[in-house]
Amino acid sequence: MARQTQQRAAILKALVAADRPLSPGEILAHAQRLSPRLGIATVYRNVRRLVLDGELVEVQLPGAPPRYEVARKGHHHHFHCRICDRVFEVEGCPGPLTGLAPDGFFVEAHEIVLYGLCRECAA
Amino acid sequence: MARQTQQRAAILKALVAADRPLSPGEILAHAQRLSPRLGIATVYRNVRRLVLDGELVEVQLPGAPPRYEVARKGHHHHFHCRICDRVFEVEGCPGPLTGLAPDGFFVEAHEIVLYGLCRECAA
DNA sequence: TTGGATGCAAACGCTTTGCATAATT
DNA sequence: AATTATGCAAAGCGTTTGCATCCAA
Repeated sequence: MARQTQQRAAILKALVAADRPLSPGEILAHAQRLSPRLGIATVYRNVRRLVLDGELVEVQLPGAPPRYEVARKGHHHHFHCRICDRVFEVEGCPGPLTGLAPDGFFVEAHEIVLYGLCRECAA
Repeated sequence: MARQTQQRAAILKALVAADRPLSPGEILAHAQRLSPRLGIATVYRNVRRLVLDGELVEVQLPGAPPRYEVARKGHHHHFHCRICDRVFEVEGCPGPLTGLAPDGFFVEAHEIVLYGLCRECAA
């Protein structure tokens, strides 16, 4: 288990409390409430290590800056609400999609992003 | 129809010849073969206008800088080679994927990105 | 001749890194 | 005491913008 410094703890705590993916800037703002002297470089360094440690997962969406969320298990995809800009996990998957690639291409992974209205914004 | 300057023509020609989405840097490199004095600022300015004119389409992939491709008709997706970092269009689509979203969510669109090795890098 | 297009360089925003200091073991 | 973490500032990197110049109608 990696050593738990004060700043690393504040960063993790902020992400757990937010319960949604946060950008580095958002992490800084949230975690500074717990640890005011925290700097942005420390956020980047700790986030990188937390991802390597498997405690955080990087959430990359097209055209959006990377966000980070507490790691969960299982293959899943994302739904991006165009109104509230929140991102939700969606379960299920249409399959490995290897058939879509041209001949000679080797598919190792895939990413699917759904766009539309989340439950609240559709109401 | 928008006026066709030499640089704008070179940029479009490079994209047509490449037949795959190119990043601004790639566009610069390709188009400079046709027009050596071309600068990166001109690439950005022309690409922005070409997108507004509907001649180019911006291709946003997770965690990657935006790329641009010649506007075509028809729904398609992309393949991102993890070795050479090039992006290719792939035809076909598993469907509207509306069934993946949770109840109450309204799916308007989707994006699929395949990752792996392109034909050359797989060889 | 006049307005738009271009190249260059500086500005910008986000991320990373160098380095001296502080914290942790 | 030795090692690792941190803050600050500077450096990178891709993109945008200011400005003088060039080109085209």
